[in-house]
Amino acid sequence: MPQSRTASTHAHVKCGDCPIRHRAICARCEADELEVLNSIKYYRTFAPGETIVWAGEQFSFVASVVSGVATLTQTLEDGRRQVVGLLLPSDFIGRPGRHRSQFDVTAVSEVTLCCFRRDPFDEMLQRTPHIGERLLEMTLDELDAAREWMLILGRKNAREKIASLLVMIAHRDAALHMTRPSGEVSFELPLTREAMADYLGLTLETVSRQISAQRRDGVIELEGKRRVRVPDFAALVAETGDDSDGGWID
Amino acid sequence: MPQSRTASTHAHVKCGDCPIRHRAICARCEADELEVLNSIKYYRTFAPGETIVWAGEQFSFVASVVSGVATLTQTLEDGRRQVVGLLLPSDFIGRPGRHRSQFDVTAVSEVTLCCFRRDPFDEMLQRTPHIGERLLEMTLDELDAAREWMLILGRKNAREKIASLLVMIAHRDAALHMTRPSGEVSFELPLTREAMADYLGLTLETVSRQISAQRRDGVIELEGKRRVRVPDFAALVAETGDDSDGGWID
DNA sequence: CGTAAAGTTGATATTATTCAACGGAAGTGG
DNA sequence: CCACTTCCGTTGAATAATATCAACTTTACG
Repeated sequence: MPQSRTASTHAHVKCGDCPIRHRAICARCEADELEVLNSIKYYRTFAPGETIVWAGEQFSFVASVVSGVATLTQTLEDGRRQVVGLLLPSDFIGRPGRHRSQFDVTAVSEVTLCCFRRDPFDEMLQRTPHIGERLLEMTLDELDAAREWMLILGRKNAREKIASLLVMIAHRDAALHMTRPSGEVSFELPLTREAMADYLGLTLETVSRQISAQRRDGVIELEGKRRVRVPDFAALVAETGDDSDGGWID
Repeated sequence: MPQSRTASTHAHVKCGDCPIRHRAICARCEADELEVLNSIKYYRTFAPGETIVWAGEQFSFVASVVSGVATLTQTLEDGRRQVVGLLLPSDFIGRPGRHRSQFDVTAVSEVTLCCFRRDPFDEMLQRTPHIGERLLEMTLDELDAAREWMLILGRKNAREKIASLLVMIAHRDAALHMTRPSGEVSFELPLTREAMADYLGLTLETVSRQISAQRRDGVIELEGKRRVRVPDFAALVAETGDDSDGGWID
């Protein structure tokens, strides 16, 4: 049972030492508030491919992603699938007041969550304005990101979509280390071709072809199948079709 | 100056009599809180086509849409445009903490806004938990709607996109009258073919063709160019490609 | 009544999808 | 250790969907 083994490696992490401390729901909390959170949190780990929350089903917790990657997906009756959100470390799962998700939440890699049972969390939310404020801020950021993505889905061609996805992942990766990407950059690509296709509204074949094309053109290099090296980040950004840097302001 | 004339017809509306009272940012406010809002609010009206907020520019107010329709749009450097949000009566414009919008906000029809200068509003937000709670709830709803739209943009074909748009507008229209659409339904289509195209990630020609097709197939009827009659709402919903009713839960 | 804006329809071009074959890496069981 | 299978990814050829270009119609409005 690798889940519980991994969970235990995280179980003793104090909130003060938490890797996502400065970006997660608890980012604005004071020492005493962290103390309370620390006492009610628990870790859970999910294996790659495992479903964390089923669309429409009740779930009794909310959580922050500590490590790993998960997707929020929606499926049409005939099986067409759209990834509507990537959950990376520090992202939040669940919404106060609603006990069921509209979307499936699925672990892509091994995912560790910092969970809170719903009732204690809702209570904490009432008593701790810092959490509500941060949740509002994160939700507004996610809304901006979703709208950014609507432009990508609605108006960009396949090549621009791929470049946009890579730029977004590079940004998120850099943000965790409190930097911004520039010059030569390299990062882990945490998604399969199929998951990328489902995020970009393409087929996996088109994704594969466009990645090959960007590689042929020297915009990116692949180290193995999953690590991407970008010799010149500005050149990648130029491929997105956006002006400036794609609107990432954080 | 038709703006100011229209504005004055609204200027004396007490919050208690406001048509969007039960859905807007103030939905949860008590009588005394409404009294304060009432004293600091002011109305502003914009003509069709007028820009309410420019992307990237500072703006000094937040507002609720009282009547009319506005769009949130994003534009690529070569002019491709994507509508990333429809602002219908009761929707909120602006976000606390950020003084500039990432998106253009444009009046589609004549639009009347109930405005608050930023500073008094932010202060009110601090002091009145009901407003912050409602804002969080509305933002979470908008996030769900944006994600719903990502599925439409990424995975639906032109015919399904048109049906989805019509279903959404019918839902929003019904919600204002506190009902749900069913059986025979009719509503105003507040968008030009071009605006619909920009919302759905299509060209205006494709929108026109698909509307004609749905008309030929008896799914919809047009009364004039802008009023849509749907003889059987369930039949329209069946055209969206979703199961059930397209995920609208409100 | 005349003009501009919005909408429709047709012919053709382009892009991404679909269908299909194949290659390599990782894991499994004999 | 090797055959076998599965998963993931790549590439090619044919096809389908939507975009593009263009002409024309209808509606709204001064």
